[in-house]
Amino acid sequence: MPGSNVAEPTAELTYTISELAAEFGVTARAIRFYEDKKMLEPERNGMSRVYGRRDRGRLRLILRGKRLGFSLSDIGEMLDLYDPNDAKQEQLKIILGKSLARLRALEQQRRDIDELILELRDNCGQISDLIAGNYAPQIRDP
Amino acid sequence: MPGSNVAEPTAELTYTISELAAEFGVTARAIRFYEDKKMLEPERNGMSRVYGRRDRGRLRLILRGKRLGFSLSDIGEMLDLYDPNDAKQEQLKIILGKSLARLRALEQQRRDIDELILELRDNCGQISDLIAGNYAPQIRDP
DNA sequence: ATGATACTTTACGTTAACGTAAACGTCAAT
DNA sequence: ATTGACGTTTACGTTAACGTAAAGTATCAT
Repeated sequence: MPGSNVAEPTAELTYTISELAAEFGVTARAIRFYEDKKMLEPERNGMSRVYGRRDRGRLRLILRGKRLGFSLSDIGEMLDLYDPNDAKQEQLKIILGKSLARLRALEQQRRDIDELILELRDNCGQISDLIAGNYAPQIRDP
Repeated sequence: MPGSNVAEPTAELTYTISELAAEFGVTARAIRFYEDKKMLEPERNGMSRVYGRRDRGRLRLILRGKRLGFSLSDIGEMLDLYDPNDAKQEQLKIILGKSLARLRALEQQRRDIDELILELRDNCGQISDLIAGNYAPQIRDP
């Protein structure tokens, strides 16, 4: 029975490298590369890598960061921000500072996106009008 | 008097390459590189490049795209989407299609950002608590 | 006319983020 | 025991997006 053994906490669901690769649509090479960059640190079953919940979560964050255009070293920092495991008071303040800086960057990025979306939507409207047969208005103010 | 000369439209304010470079905080090299990639096409005064309002606007879009993590070729496409100058009916539909695809991508990216911001904010809160002296709750559900 | 300054082209160098090939280990099934 | 299927390491290749150095041109001030 699961849970009957008190000495066994939660039986940790694990993943192989190709499972993760398939799930997230990346190559195993990439995942190993992230490990090389100290962004993941899977267990080993003999020779093979064994990924747990934590590594899976980290991989998700890595890929999300990539979609947002961050560099791996940037993402590496952000990952560290996520688990202030054993940090001393002084460390914590530094981490908090970096986190806040990241927040600023992300909020700026949000504004960029919103602007782009608005402009693109507007543009789509104009194109639709053109297709619909309207003679183009050609309004262009700075 | 400005506007008294009918033959002269608006006297076009122009910029040199280093003006633009300074204004946007990039190098002249980068700007020339974008031209190489057909993303800008400044006039020439003899040998020197002369940028007008349009190129300046395009440069803004390029850099905004970069901040959002798009590749230059992606951005190149997006730029084309912005001026369906002399497109035929069939072209317009293609452009509209690509524009809508871009919109989807951007909206996805917006969701990514919002998630990240939320998580980071939450994290900042926890760190602040730690600094404030609270004994860490250690709540972690998948 | 001579620097100083700002612009140009050409071309090779660099970094990040993997791709790809080679060469090998391991285990299950045939 | 050999053939896949999957895993591993090592190492070299590739692409994007410029950096940087070299060498020349144009303009302006002294």
